[in-house]
Amino acid sequence: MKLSAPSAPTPPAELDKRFDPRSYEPAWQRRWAESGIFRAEAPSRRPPFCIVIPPPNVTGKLHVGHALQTALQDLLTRWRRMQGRNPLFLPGTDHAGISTQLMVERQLASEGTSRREVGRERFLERTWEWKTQYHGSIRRQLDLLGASCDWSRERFTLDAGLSAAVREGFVRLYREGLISRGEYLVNWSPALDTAVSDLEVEMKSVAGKLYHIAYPVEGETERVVVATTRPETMLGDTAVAFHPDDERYRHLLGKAAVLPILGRRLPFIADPAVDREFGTGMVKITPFHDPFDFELARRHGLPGVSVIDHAGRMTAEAGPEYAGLDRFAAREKVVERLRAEGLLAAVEDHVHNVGHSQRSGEPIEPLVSTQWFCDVSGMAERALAAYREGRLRLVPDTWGKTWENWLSTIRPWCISRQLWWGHQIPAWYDAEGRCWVAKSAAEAAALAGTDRLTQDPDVLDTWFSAALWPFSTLGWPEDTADMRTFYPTSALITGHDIVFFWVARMVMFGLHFTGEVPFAVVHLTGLVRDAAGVKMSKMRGNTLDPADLIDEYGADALRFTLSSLDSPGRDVPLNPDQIAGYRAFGNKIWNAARFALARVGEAEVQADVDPRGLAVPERWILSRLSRVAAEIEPRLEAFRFDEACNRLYHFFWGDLCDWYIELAKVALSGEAPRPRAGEVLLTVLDRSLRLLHPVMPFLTEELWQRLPGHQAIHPQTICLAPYPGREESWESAEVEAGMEILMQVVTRVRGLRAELGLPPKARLDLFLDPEAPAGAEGTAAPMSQPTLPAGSFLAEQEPLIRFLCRVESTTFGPAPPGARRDLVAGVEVAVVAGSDGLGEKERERLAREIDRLAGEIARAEERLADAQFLAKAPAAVVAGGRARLAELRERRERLRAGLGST
RNA sequence: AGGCCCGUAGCUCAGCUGGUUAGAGCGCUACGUUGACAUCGUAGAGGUCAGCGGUUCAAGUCCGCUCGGGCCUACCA
Repeated sequence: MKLSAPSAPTPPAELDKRFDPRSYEPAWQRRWAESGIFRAEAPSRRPPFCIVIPPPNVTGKLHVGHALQTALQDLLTRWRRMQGRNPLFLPGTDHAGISTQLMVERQLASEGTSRREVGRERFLERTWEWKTQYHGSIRRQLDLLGASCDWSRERFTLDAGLSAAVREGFVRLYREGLISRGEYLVNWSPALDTAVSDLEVEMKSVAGKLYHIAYPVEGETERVVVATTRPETMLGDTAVAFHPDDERYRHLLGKAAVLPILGRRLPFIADPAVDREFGTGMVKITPFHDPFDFELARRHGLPGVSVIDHAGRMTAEAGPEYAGLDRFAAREKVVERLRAEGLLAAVEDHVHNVGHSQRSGEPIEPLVSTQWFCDVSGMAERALAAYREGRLRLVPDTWGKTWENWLSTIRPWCISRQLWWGHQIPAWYDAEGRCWVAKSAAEAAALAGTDRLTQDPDVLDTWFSAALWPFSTLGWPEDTADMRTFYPTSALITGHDIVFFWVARMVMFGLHFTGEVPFAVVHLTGLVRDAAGVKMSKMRGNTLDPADLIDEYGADALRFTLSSLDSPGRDVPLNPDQIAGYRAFGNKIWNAARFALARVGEAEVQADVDPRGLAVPERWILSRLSRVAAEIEPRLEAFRFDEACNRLYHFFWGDLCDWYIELAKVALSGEAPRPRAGEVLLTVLDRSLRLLHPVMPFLTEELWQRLPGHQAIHPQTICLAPYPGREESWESAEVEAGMEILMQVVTRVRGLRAELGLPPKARLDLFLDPEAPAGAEGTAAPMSQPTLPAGSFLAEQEPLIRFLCRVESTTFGPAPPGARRDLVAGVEVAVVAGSDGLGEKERERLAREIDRLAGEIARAEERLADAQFLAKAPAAVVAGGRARLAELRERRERLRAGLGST
C-alpha cells in the first residue's frame, strides 16, 4: 500500500497561480486506485462501514441523480474511512431487463431486423455486448466523480454469483409456498409484449368519454342503462351489477340482461362494491378486462371472456365483426353500431385515470394471463414492524406514512416478464406439463425423473434480483467473510422515486432471507431538477451530464454543490451558476494554501497545538476551528450534508480567509511577528482540508500533500488521515467575544469610510471610546469575562485594527467635535476625515437611520412596559431586551451628535 | 378519493426545541489591480416570511382554514 509522490514536480513547490481541477483530479483517482487504499478488509479488526451502490442500469450513462447519490455515498464512506473504520463502498450495475432489452431491440430495428428474427441466443449475445460498453462508461464516470469504491468486489445482477442467489431465492420462496404460478388478471403492456407489475403502471388523467348504453332486460320491454368508458369491452361482459340497496334495480335480481350485438345472457348481480352515485348505478361486468370486474366476478363465481389479446387486438370471442381489430378501432365500431341500433343512450365528456405503461407509454391492457406471483403479504408485515420498532430508520422520516400506507395495502407481486434479457425462471416443464422448480436443470431432471424438460421461457422482474442486492453482492447464500463482516450494511442512499420498487422489496427480502433489515438507515434524496426547478428529461432537453459538469467545474465543485443542496424532503434544483460558485470556493482554498506555503517559512503542520502563549488571532482561529469541527460529525450522522457543507464553507471563507489570513499577514510579513503564527496557519489549514476531504477529495489531497509536515498526520494520504473533531483546549469564549467586538468595530469603520465616500487611501483618524455608558453592556456580543473588557482588548489589538481599517491613527477616548460617529457592540466608533463635512446624501441617510432607530426604540419600550411580558418571559430575555434598548438609545445619541456636528 | 411536501430578498434555497435585528449563494449597485485569490476584496440596496383566523407575554417557527404549486398512492365503471 504505497502512495507515490504527489504530482508536483518538487515537493513543497510553489503552487501554480492557476487553479485547474483537471490538472490533478484524474491523477489522484488513478493513484488512489493503484495504492489499493479503497480495498475493504474481511475479516477486519476495524469496525465495518458498508454502503452498496444502488446499481445503475447498464442502459446508458449516469445522470446527475446518480452523481448526487454517489457524492453522498462517497462522502460518508470517506468520512468513515478517516474515522478509522473499515469501509466498503461496493460498486455494481443492474441489467435492467426491460430498458436494456428495449435499447437493443431499437438497435436491431435500425439494422432492419428484430429480436424474433435473430433469435434468443444471438439477441442475448448482442445485449451482453451492449452491457460491456455501457458498463465501461459508468465505471469511468464513477472514477471521474472520485468515488472510493472497492472495484475488486464489483458485481453485476446477471453475474454467476448473483444469478445463483436469484435461483436460490426463487426456489426457497417457491418451496415455502410464497411463489406460485397462476392465471390472473395482470397489467399487460401490448407495446412491450409482457406483463408488468402494479408499480410499472403509471396513472394518467385522460379526457375521455362516458358512454351510456342501454341493455335490454331478458323477456321484458324494460331496458337498463350502464355507463362505461370502454364500450369495446362490453363484448366480454358476463353480468350486470348494481348495489344491493338500490331500489331502482332490486326487482331485477334473478333476471338477466341481454348483451347487445352478441346477445349473451347477463345475469343481474347485487354487490355492495358498486357505487350507486356513479353513472346510472348500474355497471357492466367484464371480468377479464377490468380489475374491479375481475374481483367482483370472483366473488360471484362468474365466468369471463377474453376479447382482447396480447397485442391489444380483439379476439375471435369478440365476434367476427371485430376480431383482429385494434381495441381502439373496435371501440369506434361498437359505438357506431350501438348508435345505429338506438342503444346509445348518451355520451358525455369524462376525465378519468388510465393506467399507462411506465416504460413504453401506451395504455395498459388489463387481461388474463398465466404468470408467476410472489405473495409478499407476510414480508410486508415484517417490513412494517421493522419500521415501527425502529429497526429501520427512514431519513427524512416523513416517508414513514408512505411506507406504512403502501406496505399495508400490498398485493401479490407479478414477477414474471415475457422478455429475454434477465434471469430465466428456474422452472421446467415435462411432457405432461408438470412444473419442476429447481436451482438447475440437473436438479429439475432429478426431481422430474426425466431430462426431457423445457425451461420456462420467461424471465424475472429486474427488481427481483435488485431486492437481493444488499446481500447477494456480499456472497449470499454462501456464508462468506464479506457477509459476516459487512451485513447488514450501514446505510442506503437512494432517490425517493424507487422507495417501493427497490427499498421496500430489499427490506422484505432481507428480512425473509437473512432475518435482518439489510441496512440500518435509509436516506431518501430528492430528485435533481434544473435551475428552474423543472424535472430533467431528455425530451425537455434540460438534462445535465455529470461528465460535462466535471469537465467544466471539476468533480469537487460538483460534489460540494450536490451535497450542500441535499436538504431533507426537497428536490434538488441544480444550477450551473451555483457549481461555478463552489468552484470559486475551490479557488479560494487553493489560494489560501498558496498564501500559506509562500509565507510560513520553516513552519510545519503540528499534530496538536498548545494555545498557551499564542497571541489572540491564533487563539481565535483555533477556537473557531474546534467549534466548527465539533459541528460537522453530528450533521453527517444525521444526513444533514447541507448543514455540514455550509458550516465548512463559512468557516473557511469567512473566518479563515476573510479574517485570520488577513490578520496573519502582519505576523508573517515580519511587521509584527507573533509566536508560532505559521505553525498555527498550517495546522488550521491541515485540519480544514481534512474536514473538507469527504466532500472535496481531490483538491484537499492535492493541497494537503504539499503542506510541510503533513506526514506527522499520516505518512501517505489524507484519505487515511484522522477526521478532525473538537479540541476543547483550543476553545476560548473570551477570545471569541473579544474578536467579535473587534470585527464589528472594523466593519463599522469600513462602513463609515464608504458612507463618507472616501477613497481607500484617504487619510482617516480613528477614535474608539469603549468606555461605553451605563446600560450598554450585554450587547449582541457580551463580554463574558470581566477580566477582558472591550477597552483593554481593543487597545491590545490596536495594531491589528489599524492594519485592518487602514487608518492613520487610533485614539482611545472621546472623539473630537465634528467627527462622524456610531456605536457598535458598546463601543463608540468615530472617524475624522479631512475637512469635508457631511454631504446632502449622507445627511439624508443618517436621518433615515435615526428614524428607523426611533421605531425600534419605541417597540422595545412598549414591550418592556408590558407587565405580562415582564412577568412571564424568562429573565434572560427581559435583561436582553433592556440592554438592547439602552444600546439603541445610546446609538441614536451618537448618530444625532454626528448629524448635528456639521 | 387518500396521503405527503412546498409557498421566506430578482432567482435557487437555509432558518434546530417559538424570544423581538429573518440568513446564504447567485444576481444587482458603488468603490477598489493594498504582493493568496478579479474564480477576488470592501461597502450597500433588496423581504408586511402566500392569505385569514387561533394559541402565547412573544409566531417565519405551533394549531386550524383558504388560495397557489409539486409529488405519491388508489379497482369508481
